[in-house]
Amino acid sequence: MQTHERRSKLIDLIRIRGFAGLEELVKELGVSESTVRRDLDTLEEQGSAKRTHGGVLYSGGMPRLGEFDERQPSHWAAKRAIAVRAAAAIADGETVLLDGGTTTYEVARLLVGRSLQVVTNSLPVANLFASEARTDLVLLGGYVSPRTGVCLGPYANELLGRLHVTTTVLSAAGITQDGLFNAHLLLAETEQAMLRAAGRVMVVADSSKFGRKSLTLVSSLDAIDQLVCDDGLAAPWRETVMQAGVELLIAPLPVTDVSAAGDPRKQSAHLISQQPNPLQKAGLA
Amino acid sequence: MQTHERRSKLIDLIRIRGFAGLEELVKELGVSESTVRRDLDTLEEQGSAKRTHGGVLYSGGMPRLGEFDERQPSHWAAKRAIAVRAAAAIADGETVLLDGGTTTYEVARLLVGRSLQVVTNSLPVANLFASEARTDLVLLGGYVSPRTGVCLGPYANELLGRLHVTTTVLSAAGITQDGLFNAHLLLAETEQAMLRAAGRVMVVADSSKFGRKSLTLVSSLDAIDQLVCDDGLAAPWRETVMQAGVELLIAPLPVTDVSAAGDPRKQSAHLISQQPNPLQKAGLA
DNA sequence: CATATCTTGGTTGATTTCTTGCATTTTGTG
DNA sequence: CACAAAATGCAAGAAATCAACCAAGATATG
Repeated sequence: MQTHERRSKLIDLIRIRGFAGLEELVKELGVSESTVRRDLDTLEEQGSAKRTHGGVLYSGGMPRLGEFDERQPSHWAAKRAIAVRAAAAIADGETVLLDGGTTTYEVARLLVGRSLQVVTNSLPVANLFASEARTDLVLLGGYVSPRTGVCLGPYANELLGRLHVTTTVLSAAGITQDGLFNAHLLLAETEQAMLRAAGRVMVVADSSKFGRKSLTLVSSLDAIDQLVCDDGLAAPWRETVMQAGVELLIAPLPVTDVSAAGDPRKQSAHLISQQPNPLQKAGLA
Repeated sequence: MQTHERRSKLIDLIRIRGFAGLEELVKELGVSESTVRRDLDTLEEQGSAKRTHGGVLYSGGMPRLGEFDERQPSHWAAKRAIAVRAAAAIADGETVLLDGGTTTYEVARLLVGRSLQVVTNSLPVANLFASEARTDLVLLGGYVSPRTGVCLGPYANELLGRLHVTTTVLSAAGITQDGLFNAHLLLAETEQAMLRAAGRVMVVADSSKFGRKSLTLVSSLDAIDQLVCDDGLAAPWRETVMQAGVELLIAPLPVTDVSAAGDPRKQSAHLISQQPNPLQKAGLA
């Protein structure tokens, strides 16, 4: 058995299993442990595999989008709380249109395993449902933005023009009393098409988004049916959105991860109090 | 932070990353190592995750699609060799249309980082290029097939009708002198649209595919410009495809059991797995 | 308020795994 | 055939990980 053949076999084993233990590989390849280790080093240098303590991982197929890597823990907690509340407002059997963005991604994660029809322009969201047999998945096509992984452009918009969904879950870069704002010109057009395709429009946005404007106006507030936000939203804003005829859904913030990072001993449960996590069963069964 | 909430977060982290190290989880959850270990024990008992030395693996519906899981490793060797040859035949700056399938996926892996425009209907392929700034990516939309992760249906076909690419890389379930065969009816229509969109049609198929028929005929042989295959392809087939006006590109298999078989001095090689290359038999069958 | 139960966090010793160095074998080359 | 280079296997010291134990705090119950 030659070196190249062995390495070829090795990467095949790793690829098929996704993960393989060292002893396992030694046995199947019939060579010494040292040789396997050295081979794994080589493969890791090539980027084909990634070593861990006790084994190897196949490194291929998992996308690393910049937007999802470094998210603030505090915002992440809010996003997650919002996602729980939003997922609760979606019933089984619905046809849901999911926008791109980190918050909608959190919503999508909670919807995995539910009996739904999902339409999305987001590649990360699509990946969540791709292997799920219980969820029908329709992906909008078009040019894929490298940073966010969403499909944009006239093709996506055109396809949206021919679809109708019961609920659209939309994200936003900023919200003022003028309406929703977004940072991407092409995405704004796509989101407008999403609005037109929807029977119910649900916007998910944490409280830090309020009062912020961004590049383009996507829509006015009265086009929105429901707005899901964390409980950090100031009272005047609550007034504003409710006067625009928007149903406001407030998600209780469980605990701030910031305090936990700064003082890990002090995260006692009295701050949490009662947070019964209303959707535990519905979302993550 | 409640126990259940923490465990929920934990399984979410593991599910999304596929693998997570212990230290990593300790840091992100803000709890002690012992607690994480105990949680992982619990999750392992539930079957949600599988522990390894130094971390955890998610054991469930990953972005791991059924088609990519259990295939003969020997075929993968051929696929990779074919992919190398096919990728070499694609020049920088081209617009490449990539079909779904395991072989085209291998081609796609080798194209990552190249300066290209890529069009595809395959979710796994799209994931490879999604975070690549150097490659423009256009994704075809439509209904996503759960088993294979490719976009199908009239929307994909319609979008294809308006695109033109320099090269289409097509896969096949079977090849006879009648032409290319595929196992999915809807996919066949999509692939026919791909053929029409292409300036150059390149088919990637290992030698085991020859002589096999499948559900539907996709196209005749003369619609193909180039065919990339491993060197296990029998001579009669080479004649057939070349007479159809197809340029035949043969990828040499890196595996050479011939040298070992001719060497009488090999001492312990019989203990190691020495299997005759199945592909060469398949080509004759 | 007192008690019992559960959860959490830290520590210790044992186990597993990793790296490094060296001798031997195999491969490639003139 | 001889020589150089690379690959392979083995072993010992170093590093990391694991499992079990115990104390402190939180929660529930009467």
